[in-house]
Amino acid sequence: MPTDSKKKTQVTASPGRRRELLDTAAEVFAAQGYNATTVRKIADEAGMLAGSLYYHFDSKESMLDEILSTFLDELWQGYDAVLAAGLGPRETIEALVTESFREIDRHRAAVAIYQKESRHLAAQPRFHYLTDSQQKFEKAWLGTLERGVADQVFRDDLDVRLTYRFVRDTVWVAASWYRPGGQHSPEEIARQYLSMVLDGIAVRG
Amino acid sequence: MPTDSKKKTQVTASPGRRRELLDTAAEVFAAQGYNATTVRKIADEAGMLAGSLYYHFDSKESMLDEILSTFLDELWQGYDAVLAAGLGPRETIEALVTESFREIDRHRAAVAIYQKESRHLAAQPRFHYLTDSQQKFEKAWLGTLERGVADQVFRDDLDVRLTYRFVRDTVWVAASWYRPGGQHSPEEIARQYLSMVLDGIAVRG
Amino acid sequence: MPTDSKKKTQVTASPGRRRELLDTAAEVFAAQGYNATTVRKIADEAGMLAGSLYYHFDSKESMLDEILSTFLDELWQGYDAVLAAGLGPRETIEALVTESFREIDRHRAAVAIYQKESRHLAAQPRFHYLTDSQQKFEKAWLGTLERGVADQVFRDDLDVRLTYRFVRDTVWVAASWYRPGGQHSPEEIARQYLSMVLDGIAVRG
Amino acid sequence: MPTDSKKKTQVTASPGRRRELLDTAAEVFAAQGYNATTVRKIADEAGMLAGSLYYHFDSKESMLDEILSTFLDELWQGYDAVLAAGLGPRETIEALVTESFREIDRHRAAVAIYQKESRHLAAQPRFHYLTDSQQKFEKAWLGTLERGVADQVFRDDLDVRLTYRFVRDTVWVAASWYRPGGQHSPEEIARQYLSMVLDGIAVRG
DNA sequence: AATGAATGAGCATTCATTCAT
DNA sequence: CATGAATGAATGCTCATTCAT
Repeated sequence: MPTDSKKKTQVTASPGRRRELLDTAAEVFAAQGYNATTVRKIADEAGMLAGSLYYHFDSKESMLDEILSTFLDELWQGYDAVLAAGLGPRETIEALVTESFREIDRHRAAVAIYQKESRHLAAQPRFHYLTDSQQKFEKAWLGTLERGVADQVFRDDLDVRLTYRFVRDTVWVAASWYRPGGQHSPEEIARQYLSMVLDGIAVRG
Repeated sequence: MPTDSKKKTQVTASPGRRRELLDTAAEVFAAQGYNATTVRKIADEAGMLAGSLYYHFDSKESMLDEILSTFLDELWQGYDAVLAAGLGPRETIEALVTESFREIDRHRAAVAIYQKESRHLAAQPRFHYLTDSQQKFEKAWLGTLERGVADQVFRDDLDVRLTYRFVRDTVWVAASWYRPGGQHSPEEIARQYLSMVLDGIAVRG
Repeated sequence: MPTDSKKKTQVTASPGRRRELLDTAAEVFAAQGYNATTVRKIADEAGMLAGSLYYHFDSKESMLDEILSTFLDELWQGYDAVLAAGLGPRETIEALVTESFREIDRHRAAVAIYQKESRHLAAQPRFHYLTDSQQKFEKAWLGTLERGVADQVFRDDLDVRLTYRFVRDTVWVAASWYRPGGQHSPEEIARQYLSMVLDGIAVRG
Repeated sequence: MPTDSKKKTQVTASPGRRRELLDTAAEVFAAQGYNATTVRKIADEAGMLAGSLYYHFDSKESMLDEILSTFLDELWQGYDAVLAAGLGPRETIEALVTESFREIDRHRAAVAIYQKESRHLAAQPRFHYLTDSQQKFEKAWLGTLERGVADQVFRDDLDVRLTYRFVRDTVWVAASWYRPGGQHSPEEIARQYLSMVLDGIAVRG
């Protein structure tokens, strides 16, 4: 997961300020992309000079690291609870989707960053935990879908990997347009998404 | 759409080489992101020196411009044909989805770039055509869905904008994992996607 | 006149260092020409790295801008004082010439740059103030000469525009060979120049 | 003077075309400055591609070299004739000034380039002939002025070096505003200049 | 905690020049 | 004679990072 900070200064800094700065950074990273974001821009937004950020963080990369790993930690707390609950395949999918939209609600910026950057970040050793998470993720979803097909809860005439990608993308891409505090609550959005994914948009004959 | 290059050299230069270089550039842009891609990297990939690219193109940005606008031109050729065919709402959606997967097949890199970069590019005047295209796109899809709801072909208990985003994202995100020449043809993938979107993944009671 | 820098850093940065760097830059610009001067050369001369200059200035061009506009500001302070003094035409010319040589003494580099670069710089919107200054300048000198002709203080058998160019060039070209601290003071040079311009170099019959 | 071309191709090329190209180059050099002039700009103006110029010339520098040396050759032909004529100091000055304005009329671009660039070019070995010419020039003018002072034709209360610079600058700077085919012929301009320089612009008491 | 000033590596771009055709 | 395509060195500039204060 995140490489533990080595500098003493990092340990001394107030955790509140730290969170604030990370939230600011996440917002800018999400809006402009990680590479296109300058450390100066983050500092501007935080009302300080670029160099001052280095009192709080080792590097720009370590900010990104902390943003992503914090998000993934929380995500997996939620997912693990769902997976441990012993629900049926359909109920598990419903719970995972709902949980996902809640995460999007709470960590919109982090999710957006994850979507945009995780693929190329995963190449760096520091971010291998993204790959690990990805695999755990695939196992959870794909496994549930397969269990559903076996239980005759989900259709067996579809390529299950395709279905997996379909559902996965369907959920996470929402982070790119979702705005917290909008007219739909995460739960409401989850319900509609689930309805579409499970029953389709066509009127039943 | 694309601002036509003014320099004669750009127009005169062999169109074959030009295409080749743009394909190379698109591949790298798609893999690493536009900002993270150095002009040197593109040149390396093309077997020339960085400066030599400027014999063919004005700037890194104009390569991006040409990649995106070429793609959108082709996309709209296909879309316009579908929309002009006078099909019913369901058949129109089917045709649009199929056409989209064909475009992903032919312009995978361009589509991936479009997904990742269009939002922040659209802010620049040079890329306003992205916004225009976006709006035309929304009108085509949203209009068809609304027609379908009116015709009782599509469910009326769903938020139609949500449905629009759902279908739109579902299709285009595929560019991020699709590899041409894989085991599924674009038409086969389109069929499965349509089946999921229209009828859902749940077994019918 | 000069477009005020927008970045706070530029305003905050110690004015002393700023002046120092501008003087260095002016010296190099004057010696090698603006275009032929690399930002690295200026930095070398200032004992820093090229990139470090950008902490203090937006661009090479903005250094030039500040050098020229500072010079013109001071020049016009002097000129305006002379023009407001209500002197006769001959005395006005004498005062303007003297003031000019004082400016050359104080801003030799800036004057030399102005001479060499103003013509093509004036084409750029940023440097339109050069044209404005030029016009004010012409009005001041040409007006004084015409007044002198009307008052029968200056000869009326000469093309007054030619006379204007003659006097103007005569004065300012001196910046190309003048070295502050040489054997003649600015006032002494002014006196000799005036004597030549007013009475000619030929012995009177 | 000019370093003789070493390439055979240069010898083969038609002298007419060569002259044409040099005139074009001179015009652009004069307008934009040597350094700011790209070889492409010259080629554009001449209706060819940048690379094609290298069939005619070794380098951009050798074009400049040929422009300047051709001009100086012609100038010295005229000057040497004047100096050999055995005229009195005043008549010599008159003849030199007239000859100079004729050169400005014929080689305006070359003169303008000379004015702007000679100082820093003279540092390069290839352009040492500029320094040589400068010294010959100074000897001719300064010598004539000194002779005139001795003969009591020119005033003896002026610093003669200052006078020299005054007269020299006065004449050559005219190249910066002179346009051939204007309302004054070179001879007319020479007459007015001489009148000012010799008798001053003030009305005699 | 934060600033001011600087570093140094890297980047997009320009441009004189070369050369096979 | 001229073109098309490329080279390679240099240029203005950006930016993450450092560090004394």
